[in-house]
Amino acid sequence: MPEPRFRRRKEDRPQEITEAALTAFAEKGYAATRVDDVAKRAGVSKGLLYLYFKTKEDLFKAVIRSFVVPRIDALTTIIDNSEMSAEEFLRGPFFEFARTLPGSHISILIRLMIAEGPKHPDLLQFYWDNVVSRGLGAISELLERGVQQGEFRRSAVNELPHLFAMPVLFSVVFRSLFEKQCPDTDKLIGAQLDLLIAHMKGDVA
Amino acid sequence: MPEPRFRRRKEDRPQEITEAALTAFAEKGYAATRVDDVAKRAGVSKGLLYLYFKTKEDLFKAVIRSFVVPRIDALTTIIDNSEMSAEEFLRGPFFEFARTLPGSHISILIRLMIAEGPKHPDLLQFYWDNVVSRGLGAISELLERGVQQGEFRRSAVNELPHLFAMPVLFSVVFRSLFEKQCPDTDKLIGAQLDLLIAHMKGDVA
Amino acid sequence: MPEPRFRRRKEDRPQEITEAALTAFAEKGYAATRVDDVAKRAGVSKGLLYLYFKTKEDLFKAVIRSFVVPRIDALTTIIDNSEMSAEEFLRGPFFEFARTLPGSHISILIRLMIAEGPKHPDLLQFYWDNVVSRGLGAISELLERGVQQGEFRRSAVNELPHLFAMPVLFSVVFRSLFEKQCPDTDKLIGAQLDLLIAHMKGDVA
Amino acid sequence: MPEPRFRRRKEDRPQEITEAALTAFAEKGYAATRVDDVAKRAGVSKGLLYLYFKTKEDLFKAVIRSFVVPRIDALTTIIDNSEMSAEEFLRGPFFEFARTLPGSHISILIRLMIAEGPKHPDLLQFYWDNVVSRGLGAISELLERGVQQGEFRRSAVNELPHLFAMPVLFSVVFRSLFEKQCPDTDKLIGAQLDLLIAHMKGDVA
DNA sequence: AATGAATGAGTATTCATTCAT
DNA sequence: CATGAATGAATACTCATTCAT
Repeated sequence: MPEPRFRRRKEDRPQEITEAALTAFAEKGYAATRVDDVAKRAGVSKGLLYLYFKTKEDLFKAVIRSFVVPRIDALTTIIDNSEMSAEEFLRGPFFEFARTLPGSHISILIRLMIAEGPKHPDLLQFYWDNVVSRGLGAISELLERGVQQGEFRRSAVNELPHLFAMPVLFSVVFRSLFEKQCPDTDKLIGAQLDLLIAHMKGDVA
Repeated sequence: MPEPRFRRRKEDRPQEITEAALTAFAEKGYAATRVDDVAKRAGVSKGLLYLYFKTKEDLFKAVIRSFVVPRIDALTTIIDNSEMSAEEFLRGPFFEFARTLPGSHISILIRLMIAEGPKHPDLLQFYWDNVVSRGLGAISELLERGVQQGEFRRSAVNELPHLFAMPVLFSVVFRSLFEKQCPDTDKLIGAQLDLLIAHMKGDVA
Repeated sequence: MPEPRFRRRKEDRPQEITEAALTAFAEKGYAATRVDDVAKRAGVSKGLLYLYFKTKEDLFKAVIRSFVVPRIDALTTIIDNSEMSAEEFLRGPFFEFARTLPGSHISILIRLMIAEGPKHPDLLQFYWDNVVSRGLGAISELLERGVQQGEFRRSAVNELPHLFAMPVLFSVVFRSLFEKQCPDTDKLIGAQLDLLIAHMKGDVA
Repeated sequence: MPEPRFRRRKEDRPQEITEAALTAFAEKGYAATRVDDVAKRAGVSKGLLYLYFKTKEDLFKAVIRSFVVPRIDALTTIIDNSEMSAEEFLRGPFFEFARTLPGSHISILIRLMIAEGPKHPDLLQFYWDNVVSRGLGAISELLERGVQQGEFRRSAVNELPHLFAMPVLFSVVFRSLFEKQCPDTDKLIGAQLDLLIAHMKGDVA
């Protein structure tokens, strides 16, 4: 009996398609990715793809939405729910997050955001609201908690959570461009964390 | 028939074209820039443009080559020739360089490199050899000099000149994406420098 | 499980669909009308529509068939059954028919026939046989009756019932294209009738 | 020596293309005509066609503009410049014009206008201003001249030049739809002219 | 009978690149 | 050298039609 030409799987389709798109975008970049190709990878006709995503741009946005946001969610959830000290969190889950990000699929999405962002202002806004702003906010909150609990002293760093995000972005970009010549990004991220934590604790760094 | 008042010099043509291209790429990005448009901006016919640059990709590479490298040259030249202490250099010319970069045209080129780089491995190699590697090397050298002269202590940071480059890349990317919500990048760069210098000097940060 | 309050009758379906199609075609024209849209207007699934009409073209033909023919029927029935004199008929029911046609839905169908006709020769044949030929025949017959009864004289006009149809077609087309600049079509149709009747009666027009 | 792949004929291209388009539109109608096909007929690449006409719609408009307007010009020029009496003009040049139109290419354009007009309001306006309004105006003027010179009496017909245009439009439409069953359109047009002229002259028609 | 998810052929339009002049 | 007319491959998107459910 031959494979049925049709499978009715309304529920699964969107995710099947965004997954295929993620891979395709990751390999070729946005502009060079053919809608045809995404459909083929998803094992779906082009027409069906357009049933779920009005345009290629739409598809791109959906990819960003569905793969990046959950990562941030995971991080903020831990901050909110755990009993860890700030340092424990930074050296534990945060370091783990920062360390693994540059090698993951998400890393490629971040490069895509940098590349394509300026052409999609609404996506940029979405990304700011749901990813960047929340991520920075979570760090700020964490530092504040550290200060409240006498773990950290207050300093200019409290206003600059970006200092914690910096090595992550740097590693993402660096590894995606100069894979070969890239330093051990773990070391880089670790070094920055050491610097910052020593500073916050008032130690000689 | 009157002699044309200005006759364009053959020798200037390539630069006129790369300048036009820089502006165009900066405005629209690589893919969305039309060769036609670059030619028009340069006041040159499309055919002539193709006489100097075999392909659009070629033109892109030429743009990167001619505008980014000189900036790095300027910086390394100062390091090599000046009598400043390491800290003076970092707080002086380096800070100035880092502070102005994110708002300049070069900033856009860096974003373009991030976006288009992976499609042009040879360009990436060129960029590594002539910009990144030399930039990081210059910082390493500077730190080493600081150590030699008793200004700095030796630490893990000596092996990670990236820590000095990080805030620059971060600011470039951040400002080009989130102009509105962007923090004062001067402050960010300054804070990182403070952290690093305090650490190198062994101060309580 | 409650019985649905209204259960659509199978027998009514085709007409409900052609009615929806008429409206849709009238609004958008044949090519721009989506089968999807017709189905939605008819409150029916696309699949069911295709159960009744094999193709979109089929649907179009059905629309023409079901809405135009009855109009002609109505007219010929009056001719055949009434006791009116020819002039009474022309100035009465015929004028009424001619006057109201250009503003009705049928008018749009006629425009569609003009537009799409050449692509559907069989439809054209059907239209000729059932509408045009019968309409012209009815007029011829009427004129003949007028001659037989001494009401009209015989002239070249007897062979050209088209002269009576002309202002109707003209008004239909004119109003559908130049609604704004259109003359009072009643006056136009009336004037042509006056001309023709005066001629047939041998009056000075 | 092989045919050169390029011919530089900037001046001739637009007309070569509109001519090809006229034929194609005439054969297939607007929607069914492929831009590809027009280009092929014109012996030109698709790209070049788009150099001269921004869109398919643009091309269509150009076709209407370039082939219909001159015909009207020819007619009005005769009215304005000739010394003929009104009747001479009507039975001479006007009849000739009306007689030949339904078999000409223009006839097909008129059908296209009827079919596509409502989708292109600006084209419709152009057509009204440059063709219909001027054509009707010319007839009105002619009738008025006839009245002034004692050739015609004044009547309701003076206000309805449409009565003269009617048989032309009717013949155009009729012949393009029912070529086979079409009456001798010359006879039809002649009969209407006879009716109208007799009426204007006050004769028993 | 009824649904609507799934198909895929079909087409307008763009743009880097070439080459006759 | 210089031009810009000419090329044609490449691609997002549509929609009539089908068919598993």
